[in-house]
Amino acid sequence: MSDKYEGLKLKNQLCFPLYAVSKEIVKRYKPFLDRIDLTYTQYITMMVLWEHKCLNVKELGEYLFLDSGTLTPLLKKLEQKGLVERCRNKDDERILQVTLTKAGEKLKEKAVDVPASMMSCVHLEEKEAESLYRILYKILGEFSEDAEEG
Amino acid sequence: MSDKYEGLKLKNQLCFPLYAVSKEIVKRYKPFLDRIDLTYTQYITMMVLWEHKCLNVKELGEYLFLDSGTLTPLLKKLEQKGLVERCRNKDDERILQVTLTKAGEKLKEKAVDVPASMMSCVHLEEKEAESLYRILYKILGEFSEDAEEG
DNA sequence: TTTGATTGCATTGTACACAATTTAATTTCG
DNA sequence: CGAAATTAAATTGTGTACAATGCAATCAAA
Repeated sequence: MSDKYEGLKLKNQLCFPLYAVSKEIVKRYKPFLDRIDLTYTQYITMMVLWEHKCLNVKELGEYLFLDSGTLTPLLKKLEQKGLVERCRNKDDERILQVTLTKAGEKLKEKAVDVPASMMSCVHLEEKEAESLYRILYKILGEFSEDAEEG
Repeated sequence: MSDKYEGLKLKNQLCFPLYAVSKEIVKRYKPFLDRIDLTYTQYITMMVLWEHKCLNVKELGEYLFLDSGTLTPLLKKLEQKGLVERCRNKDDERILQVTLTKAGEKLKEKAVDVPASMMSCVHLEEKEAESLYRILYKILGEFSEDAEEG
């Protein structure tokens, strides 16, 4: 029955639904994030900063799985908006410290409803959400290990 | 214990691991796809064409969850590579039909090992893979319904 | 201590993604 | 029929993503 091309069908891929769902969910964030004038990538960057207050570019990249090619222009934009400050570490001039401004800290108040608003866009049972979460972090964990070895 | 900002922590998001895993897996496709000179998006586009032979831009977009803004330049690039032909439908000039060339059809032979190669990059148990697949398609299904309702 | 390697970030170039708008073709309806 | 609405692609503008490269600061080791 199954020809040798069966594996090349879109519906037999695991990556494709991941890719599609990820994009579609990010798209559904837009109306909520428009209200606080952030893109999705800017939003998750702010989220890490809200939790950790001060991080350098490398640390941000490790949390977000993004490199300096993405983060450098993004952080400059957040600086333009007055949400973060970028300043070199005195002890090691290579390191760029990113800290929240007062406006950046304050934006947290306006963002607090976003997660709950988003939950209403994806209808999963508690068990499914937990299962999805666990499996995704299992994969991410392996990828992080690869990065440490590599 | 849990303050009102608990929901804003990265680790409490379901979207973030989706976004990160999706990107990381696509990244891991690169060495395999380089061999056949395709990007990931070009690869999934070819995959749909290998299965359906001839599709218009709208149909491709529905399969791939992509719009003409992404597909138009991508299809022009595949045409440049000699993998597809783009020609207007005679009965309705608005519609652009995309068909495989012989070279495009032949590339399927070289791509046949890609899915198996990729499987070795993500270590999931059969049950986990099935569960992940089912949940993702459940979400995608809802999103498709939303699109139909408009 | 000096030079060779490494590190942290920035830059460049290519390729998506998608919202918003435009254009041209077709359909619908008064 | 003929104007208005709809549809399918293409275009434009903004914002990621990331590989590859560049560069300055720091580290390491002989």
